[in-house]
Amino acid sequence: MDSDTSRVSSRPSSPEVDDIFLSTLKKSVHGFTGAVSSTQSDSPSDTLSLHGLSASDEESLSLRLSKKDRKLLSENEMQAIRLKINSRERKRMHDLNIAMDGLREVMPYAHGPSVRKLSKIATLLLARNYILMLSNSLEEMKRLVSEIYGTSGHHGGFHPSACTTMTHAGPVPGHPVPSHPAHPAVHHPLLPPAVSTASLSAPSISAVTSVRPHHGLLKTPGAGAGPLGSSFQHWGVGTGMPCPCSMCQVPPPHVSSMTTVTMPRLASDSK
DNA sequence: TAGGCCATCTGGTCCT
DNA sequence: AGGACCAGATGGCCTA
Repeated sequence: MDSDTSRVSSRPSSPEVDDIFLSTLKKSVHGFTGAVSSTQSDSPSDTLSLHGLSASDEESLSLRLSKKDRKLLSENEMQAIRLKINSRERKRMHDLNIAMDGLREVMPYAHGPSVRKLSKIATLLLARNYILMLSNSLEEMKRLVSEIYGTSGHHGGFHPSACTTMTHAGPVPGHPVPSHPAHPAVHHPLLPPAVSTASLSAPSISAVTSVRPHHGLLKTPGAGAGPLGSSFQHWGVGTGMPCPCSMCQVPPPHVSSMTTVTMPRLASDSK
């Protein structure tokens, strides 16, 4: 999908659970401390490594219930539980990454042979602005339709091609668009919409500007016309497509209110 | 080499 | 009690 494929493939996000288990077991048994977090060294696996036992030996030994081995059994149980929890957590994070990939797939800017994979934070921020942009476009389209056909009740003749300049046609009622007559060809597409900027938390803004500050959120060959490279151009330039950039978008009231609300737990929402 | 990004482990908290 | 979710810690990989 992108130039980052090698990086991704070289470090699979979700190795087989069995492999993880076996590797962990090997590490425990042989005392291997390669790419393991330091906290793992506190796990019971080190206890096993101290005994210098193989996995099978450990299992068979733990079945013989001497007083000393009873403690060992509990440690094994603890380790088994820990591995189970770790596996669940890996799966959860894997599912999260799958969802993130799905989000990247439907995002603009994220496609192309030389486009670097969007980071997670970039994906979320870009998705947010993209949603705001689409909401604005929808509102604007509704407004234009009502202006053109609203009074006559004639809706049959409407077609999107008549609205190719719609995005820049004018402000959403009640939401004046900041004027930018020069309309620079390159600017930051991930900055929050101007109106909602004030309502954004500082970390959100700093996150946007701090992500890959040198090469931008996307990396394209020859990029460098601006802080984010020449790949960041108004989406609509020469295509008639709406521009998702911050300078062109103003969130509708019901959307901008989202910017001040932290994402609640889904479980809580569903109740 | 520093900084960014990521995967993983881990312990805590909340929910069912 | 078990699972889901979260955040901190840690170490590896990659790029400028």
